[in-house]
Amino acid sequence: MSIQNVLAERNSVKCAACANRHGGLCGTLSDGQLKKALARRRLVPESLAIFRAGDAVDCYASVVSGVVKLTKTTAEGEHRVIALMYPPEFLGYTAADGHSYSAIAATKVELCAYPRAAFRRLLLECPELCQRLLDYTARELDRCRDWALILANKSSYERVAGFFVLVARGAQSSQAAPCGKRGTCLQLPLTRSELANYLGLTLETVSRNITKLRQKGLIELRSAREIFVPDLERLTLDASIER
Amino acid sequence: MSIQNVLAERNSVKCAACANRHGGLCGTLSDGQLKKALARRRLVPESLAIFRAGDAVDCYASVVSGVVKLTKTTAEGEHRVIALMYPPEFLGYTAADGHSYSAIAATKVELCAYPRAAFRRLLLECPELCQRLLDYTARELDRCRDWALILANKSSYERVAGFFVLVARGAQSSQAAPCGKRGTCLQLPLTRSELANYLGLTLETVSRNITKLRQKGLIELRSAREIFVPDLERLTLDASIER
DNA sequence: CGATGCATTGAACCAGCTCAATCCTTGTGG
DNA sequence: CCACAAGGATTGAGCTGGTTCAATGCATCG
Repeated sequence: MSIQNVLAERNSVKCAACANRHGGLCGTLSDGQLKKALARRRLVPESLAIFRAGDAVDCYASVVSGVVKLTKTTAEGEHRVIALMYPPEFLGYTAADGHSYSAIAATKVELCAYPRAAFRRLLLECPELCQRLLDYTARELDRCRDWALILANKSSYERVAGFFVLVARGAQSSQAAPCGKRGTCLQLPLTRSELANYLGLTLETVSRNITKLRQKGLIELRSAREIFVPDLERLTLDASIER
Repeated sequence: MSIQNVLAERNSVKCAACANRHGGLCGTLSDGQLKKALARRRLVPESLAIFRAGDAVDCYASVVSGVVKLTKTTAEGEHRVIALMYPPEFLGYTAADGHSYSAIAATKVELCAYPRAAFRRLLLECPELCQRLLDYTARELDRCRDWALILANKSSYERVAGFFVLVARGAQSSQAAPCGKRGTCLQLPLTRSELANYLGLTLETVSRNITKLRQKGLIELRSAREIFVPDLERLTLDASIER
């Protein structure tokens, strides 16, 4: 299970050319250490599972390109999106033996996967790596708390606007071309219904708020999944203050 | 600012007798390493700030006893509770130079504080410590995601019930005496209004749901802030929480 | 072309919010 | 010791934002 059923490229990793080598987690590693990590580049097609809740943790992975969604299945059997992971996030780290959530490729995804045992050994050998991963996780925790705040207090309109702002920021840092000098073009990695469930809303409410944003001129729809933001500043303002 | 204005006990720490020495973060450290951490025991009276958002990060701390609430101030100037920290949680770790939230003693709190520089140095020297802190943070992240799920999808009734379950679990792991063999006694570390804002509800809704839980016989009020749970299992079921 | 899946729009309903009155509990001063 | 103030907690009544249910629109694909 997990990543096995996926087109795995077993060619030696071209770390030097990797976008993550500088900004990402492995930036701290020497070439020798990098070799010990036994990293393998993998391509995962859209909507395929990278791992599933309950799976044994057999490897961790960096997101090199694309977007990964993390999901949980509730007691009632519904799938809930709990987070989106953009490059150069690190995926699946946990001390436990089993994953507590599933990771699904929301788009075509490029990963850099490390076998669990080797990676944990390396973690102990290379304190800089460990501290960097710790800092990553701490920042992720921070973002998760911000998200919880939004879910607890913001109106549906603010949540939708806020989501677009987050995606725009994620897009800016990962995408090379921001689609135009004045304005950003977003590729939505989720359907309306997934989006709704991530935002803790219904599909209909999301749709209504999208049209509201469009009527206000804050966004334009190129297609259902492609959104142009003329003025991110103005959108950000609407996301937190309105009403 | 920060912990300065607090009754600081500068006596050498009695680590051997410390409850956290075994379960907590410092469990991995040898006596020699422990000395290098420059740990200082501190007592913080209820409702005093341990640090505030924006403060320079000058030290980290383990919670030895009591409960700490983490709060953020929104754009509109409202205080929002974002998390509760029970022993043996670790407080304030971040790679950044400034705290992004405030930490307030929700009860009388006993801390074990480590100066920032010394601790970060120790983190690099002692990989086991670093990995343990990483595992702590990863688990905290996990809990935060669960919380976000609850905020996104659960009804007010389930949130209140769910909160009591979480407190009960926190109490069970930290308190020595669970108040009776059949049932748990909770000390609520928050007022109704703080509780409401943590749960993303209003004070009134919280109150109504508490009476509803009482009428159903799932909880009993010893006083407004002291709650007896006769059957945690049944309460957990009503909260529709897994495990 | 119809079929299938996603998205938008409309109308009625309800959980949780707002506003407001009342009820503790605790502490303070006469 | 009682009175009374003050802050927290409970309860009630109406309002509203978001959900639910249902119909329609709009692509893509065999």
